[in-house]
Amino acid sequence: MDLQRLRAFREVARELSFTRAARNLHYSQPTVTAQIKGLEESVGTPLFVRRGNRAIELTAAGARLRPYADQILDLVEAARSELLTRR
Amino acid sequence: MDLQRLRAFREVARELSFTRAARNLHYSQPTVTAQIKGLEESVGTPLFVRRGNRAIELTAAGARLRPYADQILDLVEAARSELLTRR
DNA sequence: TAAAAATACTCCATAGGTATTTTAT
DNA sequence: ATAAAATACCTATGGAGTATTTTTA
Repeated sequence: MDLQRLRAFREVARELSFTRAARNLHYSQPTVTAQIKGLEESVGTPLFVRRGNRAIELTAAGARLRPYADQILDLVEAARSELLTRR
Repeated sequence: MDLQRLRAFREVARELSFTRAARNLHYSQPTVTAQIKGLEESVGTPLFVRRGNRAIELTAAGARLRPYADQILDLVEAARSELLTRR
C-alpha cells in the first residue's frame, strides 16, 4: 500500500477502466495493471472484478477501500500545499 | 512524499534522533538519513535542523508536516484493518 | 472480431546495506 | 574523545516500458 498505487486505484475506480486510467495518469496500461495487482497483493484481497474487454467493477473490498484512498490522497495534497504556501 | 518516508519522518520526529529512529524501524542509520533527505527534496524544504552529534530538532516546516504525517499514516492503518477485519 | 486486460520480457533507477569520514560537544 | 550524522560506494529489487497474447461481449 503506497501512494502511487493508491493513486492508480483511485483513478481506475473512477474510470472503471485500466486503459483510461493509464492514459489519465500518463502510464502504460500494463503498468497500471501491475500497480493494481501489487496493491491487491499488499492488501491481500482483489479490489476489482475483471471481465475481459467489458467494464470492470469494484469488489466489496475495493468499495471499502475507496473512501480511505480518497481521504489519504487528499491529505497528502493538503500537506503538500501547507508546506508550499507558508514557505 | 511516499508512505515509507513519512514513516521515517514520524519516527525521527518522535525520537529526535536518526539513529534511534533507524533502530526502531529496523533500518540502518544511513538509510533513514537518506529517507529524510529524499522527503526533504520532495517537499522542497528542510524538515530537521542538524547539529552534529547533538539532538536534532524540527524546522517550522517539519512541525507543520507532523500532524499530516500522523493523520495520513493513521488512515493507512485504518484502511488496512478495515480490509482485514471484514474479509 | 475488436476492445480491453494480462503476460512475457527487458532495462534502469532507486532503495537498501556496509564501511568510512565528518562534525560538534 | 565520542557519539551521531553524513558521505561514498556497491548491489539487488522492482517499477517502467514495448511487444504480444488472451479473453469475452
